[in-house]
Amino acid sequence: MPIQKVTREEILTKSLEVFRHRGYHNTSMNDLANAVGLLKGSFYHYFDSKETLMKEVLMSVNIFLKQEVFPIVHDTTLPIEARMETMLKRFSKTVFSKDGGCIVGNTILETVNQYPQFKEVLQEILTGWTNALTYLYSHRTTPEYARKLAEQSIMEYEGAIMMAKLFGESYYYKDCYLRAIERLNERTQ
Amino acid sequence: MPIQKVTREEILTKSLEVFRHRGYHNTSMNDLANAVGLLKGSFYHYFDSKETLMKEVLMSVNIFLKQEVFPIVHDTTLPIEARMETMLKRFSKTVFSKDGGCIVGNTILETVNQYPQFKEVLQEILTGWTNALTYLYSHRTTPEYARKLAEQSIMEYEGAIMMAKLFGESYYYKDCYLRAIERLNERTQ
Amino acid sequence: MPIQKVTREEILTKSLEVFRHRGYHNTSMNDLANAVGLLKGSFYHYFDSKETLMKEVLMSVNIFLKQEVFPIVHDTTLPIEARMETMLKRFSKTVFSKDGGCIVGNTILETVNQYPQFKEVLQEILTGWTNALTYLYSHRTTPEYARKLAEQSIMEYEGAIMMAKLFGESYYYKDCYLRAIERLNERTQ
Amino acid sequence: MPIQKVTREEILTKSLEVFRHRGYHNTSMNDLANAVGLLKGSFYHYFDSKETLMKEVLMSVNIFLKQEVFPIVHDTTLPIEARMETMLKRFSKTVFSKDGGCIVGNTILETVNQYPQFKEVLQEILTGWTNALTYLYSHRTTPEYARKLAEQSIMEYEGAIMMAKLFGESYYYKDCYLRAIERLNERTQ
DNA sequence: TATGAATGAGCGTTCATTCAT
DNA sequence: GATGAATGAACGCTCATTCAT
Repeated sequence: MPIQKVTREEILTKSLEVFRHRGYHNTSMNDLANAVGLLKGSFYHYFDSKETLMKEVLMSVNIFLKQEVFPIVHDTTLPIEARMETMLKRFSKTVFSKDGGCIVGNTILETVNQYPQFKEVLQEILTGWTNALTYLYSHRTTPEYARKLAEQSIMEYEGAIMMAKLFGESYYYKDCYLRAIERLNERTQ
Repeated sequence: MPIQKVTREEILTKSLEVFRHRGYHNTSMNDLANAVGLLKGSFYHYFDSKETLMKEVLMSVNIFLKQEVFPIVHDTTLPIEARMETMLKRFSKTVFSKDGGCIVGNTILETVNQYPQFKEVLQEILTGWTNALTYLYSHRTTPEYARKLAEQSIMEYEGAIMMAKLFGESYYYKDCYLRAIERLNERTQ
Repeated sequence: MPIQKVTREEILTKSLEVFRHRGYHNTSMNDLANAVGLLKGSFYHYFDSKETLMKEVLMSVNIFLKQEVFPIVHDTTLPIEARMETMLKRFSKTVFSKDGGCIVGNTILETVNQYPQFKEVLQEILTGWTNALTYLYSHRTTPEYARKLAEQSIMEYEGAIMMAKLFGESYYYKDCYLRAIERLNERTQ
Repeated sequence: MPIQKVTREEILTKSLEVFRHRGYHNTSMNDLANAVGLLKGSFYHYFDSKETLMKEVLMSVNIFLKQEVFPIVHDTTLPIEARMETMLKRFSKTVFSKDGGCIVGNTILETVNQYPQFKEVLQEILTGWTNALTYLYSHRTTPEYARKLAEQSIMEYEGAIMMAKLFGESYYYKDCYLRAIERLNERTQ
């Protein structure tokens, strides 16, 4: 009976970290294989190509967010602010890494122009995030304005990651986080 | 004098476009050379290495911004709003491309962790931008709050580029642009 | 287990020949790969770099000499002259090639100034050779004079290789060989 | 009127030094051009190729030796020993460099197998040297034995250069030098 | 399933050489 | 004669991928 050293899940989790840290093009299959303790060749028993792997990494992120993160906004046992806080924290844990990388943002910038096959998942992730935030902001304003606020929060977050990475400071996130919560009180102008 | 097919300036300009479109790692010296009509070997008469080239591309962006874009904020013949508008437009023209790429943002995400030699220029660019915006926002609020507004505008912009790239829509920018101008009227809370 | 076209040993042996014939700088990885029936890319499964390969080639020569050649001088079942003869013959077989090349001499002249990483092995080889000869010469003279005789024999040999290569004649070696043996009878002056 | 920055002689002299230090294959046309203060392209006004240049370097060495060094052996105003001393010193100055390189020895080992066009000059040089030494040694022994002594002295010298280079010691030369002189007193055995 | 040898295309870079000016 | 831009082949090396075992 063949030994199985790792599971697909483990590979996806480890690969997510490596891609987040090094980016798509600057990560080699060797880097990924080493990270999970396999040899390059063995990797191809789990995924047929680097592209497929990246796609599945993104898909697993999407599934996780859809199952464990975005539904929080509908948890009526919590006040709106608490739902926002919990969701943002879990989201960050999933897609951001300590060194300032965001798997979603990195991959968009690096690949969307030339690798259309990632675009769909990335769009789904950002749409899911936008919808979740829009739902929360809708409690005190119109759906249209709530959507603008959601987009604004997301864009700020992605920009904050960049600044954090460049200057090695984490206060950019914190400001975003606070503003995202404050915006719950905004109304249409 | 020998026949000269291109100038250093042209190479820098074309390379900026290619890097912006394809990213740093996914751009080969061949891509760059073809873009200017040279063979890749000939490229090395102008630049020692891909790294050097990228660094010079970023430096030329920085110089251009410092000379032609950021000084607008001190142009007292224009009202504050007009200065903001002009500056943002020129800035966009320099660092953004139609397909949604921002040479600064892309390069930060792709390289800052592993290529420290680009970090300094990138920091200078973002610091220059932050200072320019802070100066404008300071007219109607405290310097500290003005700085926060500046950072917020920048972060939103970078996030907007990402969204624009992903969804192929340009309204994200426009929203940012309008909010950046509106913020001129904000006061400390 | 995967198909294996060659072993590390075979690569080392073939590479020794190619380096000896063509020299270090004038041998390309392609030359080496072809010599063992691989593509140059495949070579890198066995050796990290051309430098590493050359170093290992030299190290394997050193090991072979230490294990199979130099110990002959202590073989008390043979008379001194016979030990000298056997050692010189085996030594020649290892480091010289028919076309007049000596891997040790070639590599010293070509690389010692600019590639210090080969120096140590090369020094070890020549020190080993000097010590072996010194031991034999010591039987009938003082250690100091024996050392001089050893150095003289070695220097002549290296010069003989050069002459042999240049004039396509092998009698230069033979003279050296005979003189090296005659010197066993020399005494301090 | 065109300016001439250097003469052919100067190029030959400087190139000799560079080739001696770096070897043939490891010296680029750029290295040579820099050494004489020209740009690569300008070099080709003096020599059509690297090969031609090397050949001319070797030829100029040969001419110099034939005109200024080897004739010393026939200078009857000096005792034999003095002729030997003077000749060896001038010879060393011409073909050896401080860092242990010998243009003749290096070039033989590096090129004779694959660049037959250098072989002839190199053979001429070594034949000239052999003849000069043979002439001196003939004074007290037979021509045949004198020739052997000459060859022995030359081979030792070339080996000494190698040892000197490898161990960074100059006493190897000195020993050779002394033995070459002592041999003037040797007789047929 | 895991291995690791092998592939072949491509990378960034160097180089000897050419030639219009 | 000198320049330096341009060439094109080759270099050492990396990579995603394949596949016999």
